[in-house]
Order: sequence, then structure tokens, then C-alpha cells
Amino acid sequence: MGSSAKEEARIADALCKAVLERKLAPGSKLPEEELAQIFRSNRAKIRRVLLLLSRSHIVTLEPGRGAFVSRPSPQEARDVLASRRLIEVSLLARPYRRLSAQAAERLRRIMAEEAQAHAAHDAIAMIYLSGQFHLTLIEELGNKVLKSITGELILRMSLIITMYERQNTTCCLSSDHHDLLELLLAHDYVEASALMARHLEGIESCLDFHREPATTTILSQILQPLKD
Amino acid sequence: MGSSAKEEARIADALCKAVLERKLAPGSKLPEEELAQIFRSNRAKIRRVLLLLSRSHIVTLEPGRGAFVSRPSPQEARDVLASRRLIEVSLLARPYRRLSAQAAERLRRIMAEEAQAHAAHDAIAMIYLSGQFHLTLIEELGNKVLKSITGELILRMSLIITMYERQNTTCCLSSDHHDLLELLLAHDYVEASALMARHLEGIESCLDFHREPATTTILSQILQPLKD
DNA sequence: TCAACCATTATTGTTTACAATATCAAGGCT
DNA sequence: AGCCTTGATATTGTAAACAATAATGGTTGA
Repeated sequence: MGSSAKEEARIADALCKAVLERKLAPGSKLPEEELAQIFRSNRAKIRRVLLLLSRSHIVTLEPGRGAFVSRPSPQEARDVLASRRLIEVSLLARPYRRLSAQAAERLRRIMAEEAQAHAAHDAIAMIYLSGQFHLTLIEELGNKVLKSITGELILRMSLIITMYERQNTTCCLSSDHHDLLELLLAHDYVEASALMARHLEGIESCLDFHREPATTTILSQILQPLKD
Repeated sequence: MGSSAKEEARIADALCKAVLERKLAPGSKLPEEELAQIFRSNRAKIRRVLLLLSRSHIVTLEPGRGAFVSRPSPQEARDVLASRRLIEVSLLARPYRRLSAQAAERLRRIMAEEAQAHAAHDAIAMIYLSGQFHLTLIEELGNKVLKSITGELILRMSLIITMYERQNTTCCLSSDHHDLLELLLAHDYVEASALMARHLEGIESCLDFHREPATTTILSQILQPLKD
């Protein structure tokens, strides 16, 4: 066996997925025993998963009280977005290497999926795919460390978007992604960087920090179907 | 009581300190039971600490084999440094706010300590204080998220320096720190940013990736005196 | 009627013992 | 002699029982 790390990753992914799909609302309680049953696991493993997720700022551990889906504050949201902007804009201005042909291909494939999700009005898939696009970009132009840092930020950002997204808006314009790729292939890094800055500012303008908590502390009944 | 998180932080800090003070060489085995005795703790707590430290890339967990002090590869070292450079240089070019008077005061105090450490030829203190200077800068000019990201990178960097530092060199020139502060107070962000770039490149040139493992897998005998 | 208090219940946190696995040493085989 | 096998030992990984703490609900008294 030995695949305990794998199993924990599976549980962590499933939890993240449930959060990002808005099946688990921010603030929801995550009881250890219940999660253990849902995932056919035990409390010890669940405990490690929750500890790790708390380091990713996806869940918050309150000593003696348990684990909850995080509710990032508006300030935290602004800081996360500003940090992403700093990293991504700077990297595009001076990338570590050029886009390879197969990198461009990877990006195009993601864009195609984005188009599908857009056509299907699948907002959740769009958030995920947009993240994948940005992450792939960082991976191709930057290095592994930057990728893991930005990956964490994008994950936090996804949670933030599910929490604060203004209704009737789509947060990440896929047309921007298209233009971004063209600029990079043309080696116009100045314009690419500027577009990325505008693009990320566009995300911020889609957020509404006034609309208060979606306090729907959904029961883990919701989680039952995703144990596979 | 309930201060279990505090105790774990204490243990984690002590371990980090031991690593950065070169009392624990990269690659050293970290047996759980032994650590539990040294810190008058239990295996469960040690286990959590090691899990967290592995997320900080200070220790590496090998499934079934245990925990070891990390041995960052040359590639990882370069990536960490490049990531730091990207973040710090960009932030200085366009800081989120200006340096307050008390911020300048904090920085000056750290610089004074650096001078002391330099006079005392205390290389370990210098690495630590240099990190503190950079971290304070990020905190004052940036935001909390950037600070925590950079804090992690600086910690990894410290481990990298202890591992790869060329002999007879001092890695972080405190004269640069002085000039940096002056430029920032004069609001000359272009020059400050350029100086930071040179400064961090200076660190890289102090590293020697050829000199192979300092495989001195020191026994935890060494750890005994730091249990307080 | 509302608020404060106490007992009950449920959940988290810790310790313990146990099982699985890897390391190490000795002995035998080629 | 050197390498592989085999058993002993130590360490990691897991599960389960226990203790401590926080949430819950009902009762009492003003």
C-alpha cells in the first residue's frame, strides 16, 4: 500500500473541489469524524489534511473548536490579488524564457476548454480553467518555485471569487487570454505585461466586498456524493 | 493550557534555528522519538511540526523512512533566488506605500545589529539579520501576503546559503542595505529597485554549487543544549 | 418572558498500544 | 572475497481508547 500521501491528496483535492464548486460555503464547519466517514478514512488522516489545507488558507483551524472553510476578509482578498498581480505582471515583463511551441499548444487547449465552459455557462469550470491558464503561463515562463507560489495564490483567489463575485459577471475574460498568448508569441512583453495588469484589475472590479457573508453553512450532506 | 500551537511553534523555531546555525547539517535524519525526548514533547506533536516544516521546504519527508533536513538542489536554489528577486525588485519599483518614519527607524535598528554582527564576525547572525531587513522592507512596502511568501523564501534562502556559501565571503552586504534605505527615503524607486537587483545578484555570486554535500549528518547530540 | 446556570452531549485533543516497514548485521552461498 | 539472503532491531505509520473542552438544551429564578 503506502499510498497514504496519495489518499490524503485525494481527500484534500475533493475538499478543495467542493469549496470551489460552492458546495461547501465559506464558514462551514468541517467535523473530523464526519469527514472520515464520508471519505472512508480515519480521523488521523483527516486531521493531517485539514492541517495542510489550513496552511493553504483554504480552511481555518480554531483551537478547540475545529476546522472551518475559510472566509477570507476583503483586506486579505485585496492582498492576495495584489500579490498575484505583482508576480504575474513582473514575470511577463521579463520572462525567464520564451514560450515553446508545445507550451503555446497547452495554452490553446486550455483556451478551447474555456470556450466550451463559457458556451455551457459553467461558471465554476471557467474559474478553474482560468486558473489553469494562468498557472501554465507561470510554469512555462517562470520556474517551479514561482509556480507553486502562484498556484497557492490562484487557489485562494478562486475561493475569494466564489465568495465575493458580483452577480451576472464573468470574472476572467477569456478574450484577454487569447490576446495575451498572441502578444507573448510576438515577443511583445511590454504589451503583454500591461495587458496582464489590466486583466487582473478586471478581476478586482468584478468583486463586491460589500455583499456580506454567504453564511449558508451547508451541512456535509452535500458532500456525500463526492466521495469517489 | 491549550498552548499546543505555541509549543509546536517553539519546537519548529528551535529546529529551524539549529539548521540555520549549522548545528544540523542538511541531510541529517530527524528521528521522531529522539526529538520528542529532546523537546520534552510527544511524537504526535513532533510529527505535526515535521509535517509543517516539510511544507516550508526545511525538512523533507520520505515515506516510510522519516524526516531529514532538506538538501535543496542547485536548481531549487536558483529558482528560490530568482523568485525572491522577482518579488523584491518589482515591489521596490512600485511599492504599495511609502516608508513611514517608524519603518525607517525599524530598518535602522536592524542595520545597527547587522553592524554589530559584522564586527563580531558572527556569520550566522548576519544571515538572520539580513533576512530580517529584507522581510521588514517587504512588510512596510507591501502587504501581509507578500510578507509571508517572502518570509518562506528567505528562510529557504538561509538554508541554501548555509549549504552553498563560498568560504571567506559575506553574502549580504550591509552597505547595500544602507544605500537602499537612503534611496527609498528619497523616493528614488527606480534606483532602489536597480540596487536591489544588483544586491540579490551579489548573493548568487557568493554561492558555489560545485562544492558538494556537507554530508556531516550530525547526531542529535548537538541538539541537546537547545531544548530551552 | 428572559436571562443565567448547570448538566448533558458531542467534538476535539492527547496518549497509548499495535502493526507495517525499513534498516542493520550475521550467516551462507556462489 | 563478495554478494545475496535471512532474521533481529529500530523507527515509522495507524488505529483505538481516553481525557479535555466546547456546544447544546433544559431548568430555575427573578
